[in-house]
Amino acid sequence: MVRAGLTPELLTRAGAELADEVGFDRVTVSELARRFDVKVASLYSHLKNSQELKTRIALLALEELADRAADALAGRAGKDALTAFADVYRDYARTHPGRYAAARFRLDPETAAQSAGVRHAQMTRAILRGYDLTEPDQTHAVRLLGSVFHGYVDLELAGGFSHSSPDSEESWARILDALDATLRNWPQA
Amino acid sequence: MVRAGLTPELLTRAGAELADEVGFDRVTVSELARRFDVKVASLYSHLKNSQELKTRIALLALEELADRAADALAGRAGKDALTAFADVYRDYARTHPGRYAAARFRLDPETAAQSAGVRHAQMTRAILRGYDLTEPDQTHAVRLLGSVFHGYVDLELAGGFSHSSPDSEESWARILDALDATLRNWPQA
DNA sequence: TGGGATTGCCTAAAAGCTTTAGGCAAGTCG
DNA sequence: CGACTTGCCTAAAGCTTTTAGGCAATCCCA
Repeated sequence: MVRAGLTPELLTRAGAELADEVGFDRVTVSELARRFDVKVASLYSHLKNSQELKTRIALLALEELADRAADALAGRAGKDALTAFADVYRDYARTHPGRYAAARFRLDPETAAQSAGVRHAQMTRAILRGYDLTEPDQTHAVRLLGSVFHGYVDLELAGGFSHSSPDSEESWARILDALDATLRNWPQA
Repeated sequence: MVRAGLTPELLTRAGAELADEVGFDRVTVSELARRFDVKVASLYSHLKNSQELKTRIALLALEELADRAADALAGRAGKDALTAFADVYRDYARTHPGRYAAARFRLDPETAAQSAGVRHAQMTRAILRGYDLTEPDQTHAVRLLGSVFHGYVDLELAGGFSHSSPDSEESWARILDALDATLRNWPQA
């Protein structure tokens, strides 16, 4: 019998593709085995359990997203950086819905601390350098940006804004305008 | 044998409680049967399938949330209304995490159109009456508010802001301040 | 190059969830 | 009181996860 040459990395990548095709919550060890034309139990030599598979996909997605965000941020500042960064999230979620859902998978604290999630937070803070905010307002602003990006993308992905005018594209642009204005004129406590 | 007196409503309520205890994604027809000390198959006389159970719990949560929001909004306007409304979401999510997750369950379009989700949108628009926004900016603002509330609550529930200062309470207050300011000074296109 | 050790995928099996089919008895109503 | 309806039951199939143990392919070293 020919060996399939499975590795955790290969399985993770295939799992990510599967997630984009059928949704992250339908990613299953069984389905993955089917795709590699291999018996289910075989995968358990490479993965501790299905939780590990999901965690690995989540980490992959966080890395990819952080890489793209870092690219987008290079050489930009102020509103330009804000927009570029936000667009990376939105585009990634639209082109890779399963991976995006994976990136929102609840990781245990230690894993999260090792993940690219940390880079995301650092980049968000970097964007705020273009605005005149000091602690603790900077942290509040980081949380606001995280909430808006995540919230908007999630609602859009859930179909919340489809088939209604004005279209989502326009709202997104105007919301970024509003955020930029908010950051420039952050209210005193 | 004594009949358990099951009804879809009773099962839905029990399912909602179960969701708050163990998480919405762990709500299962089997577990529910166990709680009523009844065989699993029996529940299928009252529920079409497990999807219907989840949908019903989602609708229940949306109703409860809309009722509370309506209460909170009564007699308030402007920032007062904004804060009260936002706090309802956040408090509901914290006291009923399973139900809140259920409220975010993806409903098919027809079901969604019948749901209390419509009231949520109407109430968000009502809040904006206290601000000077005309279409299409009003719609953009509705989407911004929805994104922030949902996004913040979700991140907070995921533990994103715990064990870090400043505490979440303070960020929430300052973010609502910022949103209020943003709505009062909505940037021109 | 041959043989031992390792590794990779296999079969088998248990346990849990979902869903359907068909049956009997409890409650209801004329 | 008997017939009808309804509610919960047993049975069973199909899917997923996970563990245990086995054989064969590959690797590596003498």
